Amino acid sequence: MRIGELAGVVGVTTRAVRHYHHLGLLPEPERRANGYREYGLRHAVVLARIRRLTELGLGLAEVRDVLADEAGKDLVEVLTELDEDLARQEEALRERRARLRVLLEVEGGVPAEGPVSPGLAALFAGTAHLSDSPMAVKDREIIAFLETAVPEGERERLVSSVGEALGSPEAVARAGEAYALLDALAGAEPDDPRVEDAAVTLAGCIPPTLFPGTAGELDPDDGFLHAFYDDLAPAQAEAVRRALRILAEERR
Amino acid sequence: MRIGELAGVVGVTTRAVRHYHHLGLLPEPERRANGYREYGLRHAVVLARIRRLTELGLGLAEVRDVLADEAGKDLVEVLTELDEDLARQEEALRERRARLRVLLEVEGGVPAEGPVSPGLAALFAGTAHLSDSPMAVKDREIIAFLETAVPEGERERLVSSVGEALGSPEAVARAGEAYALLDALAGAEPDDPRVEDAAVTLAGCIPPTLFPGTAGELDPDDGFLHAFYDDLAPAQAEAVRRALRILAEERR
DNA sequence: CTTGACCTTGTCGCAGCGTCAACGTCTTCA
DNA sequence: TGAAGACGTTGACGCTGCGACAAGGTCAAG
Repeated sequence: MRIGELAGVVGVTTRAVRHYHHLGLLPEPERRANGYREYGLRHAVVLARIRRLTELGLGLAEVRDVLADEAGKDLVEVLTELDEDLARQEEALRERRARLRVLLEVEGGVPAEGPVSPGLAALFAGTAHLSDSPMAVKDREIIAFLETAVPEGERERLVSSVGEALGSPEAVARAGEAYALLDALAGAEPDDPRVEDAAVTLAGCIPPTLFPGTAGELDPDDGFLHAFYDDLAPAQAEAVRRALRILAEERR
Repeated sequence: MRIGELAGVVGVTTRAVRHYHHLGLLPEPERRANGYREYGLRHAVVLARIRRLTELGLGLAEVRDVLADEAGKDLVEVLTELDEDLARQEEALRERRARLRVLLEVEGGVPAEGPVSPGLAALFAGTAHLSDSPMAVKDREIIAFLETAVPEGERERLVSSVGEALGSPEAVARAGEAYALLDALAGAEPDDPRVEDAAVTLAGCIPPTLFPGTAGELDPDDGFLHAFYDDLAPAQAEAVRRALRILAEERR
């Protein structure tokens, strides 16, 4: 048999056969005078075993180990391990599929912020009519970001806090007001008189559960906080700072 | 923010961030005087979106497409496609796990021929006591090979045919006799008088269903058949040839 | 002044082959 | 007899999503 015949009869490609030679899985056969490989039954038998093993999901390195150990005993070990591995993969797949399905089933489709948890997606759907406000859009982006950024265990709390701020029509109305006031500060100076009003309104929108510690004590060296303020216009940043200070006062 | 902070807050590695820059997923930020990248909130937001998308199982190329299309509409398409893809993967995983479990549960463990179908494994377990016979071992190898080699639809028929040959204690006894006769021919000449006996006994072991066509008309140019005969001692090969001829005669 | 924790660019490595490239060999058909 | 077409040969790059080096530069603290 030449390589194409061998490959054909076992159902793999010639490239794969040569690859197995290269890795030492399949012994190199004799060569004909013209350099062609001349295969025998032995090779077909081994190649078929390789194929069966790889179809089960073994890596080629594991296949080599199995083929090397004449004993069939080691194979059981490898397969048991493999089964555990596959179980993990299956679990991971199932989780992803579950998240996907939830995403696709949420009414309103997938929000523009990209895929977020179903809880957030529902809340965002409630503020869809505010998409004319740059601040509202930015806020949704930041919330979506926070959900990714906070440690796993905090997510539930975060979502429920956001639910307090955006969960009811009244809350959304209040938030819309705050967004509008902040939008209006886009080109203003930090000492603009409207800053105070915006800060108070904003403070009224932020649920106390959002910051479990004292909001006034947020680490002033935190690079992310800097980036956050830098991203806002100066007067807007000032309003946010003052709002947080108001919250810290209230908490005492 | 510097790169380490950004990566830390979003929960990826700095290496990944640079990789995303390289692929154009994440815009390169301004540089400080010392060459360090200086990130803002925008980058954190985008990076978090990238992470959410990759966690769902999207490839980076798809992530790029999604980020490029501002519309959230395309995302739904991509996700739907992805879901179908994941469904296929899950199916494949389930199948493999099922095969694995069957293999591990078959009594006698996994046969030395490597993983075969449960049907064959059971049959092989019945001939385990013949492992002293080189011919019996070889036969099992070849049968295992054939199961891999024949097209999908033929497997069932193959296994049931083998079941006729090795499925009952009486059948196994007859097969053992044929193996012994063939083993005895290992060093003999093709005109050895024992060849005839071996051929007749062997012919009695091969169920007529094994070759659905006429066995005598097997393609004589078939490279695999050559390899098969070449693998046997000359007298053994002669016995097999005669056995097949006997079967072809009977069939008329 | 040194240490240690950051940052920079660049390259190789991983799994399992697919896919050229550039060439030799063998058969077959006009 | 010559050319086409279907085989074979070795070798090298490509793909995915980064991890893990190398070989440095930068900066704050002890």
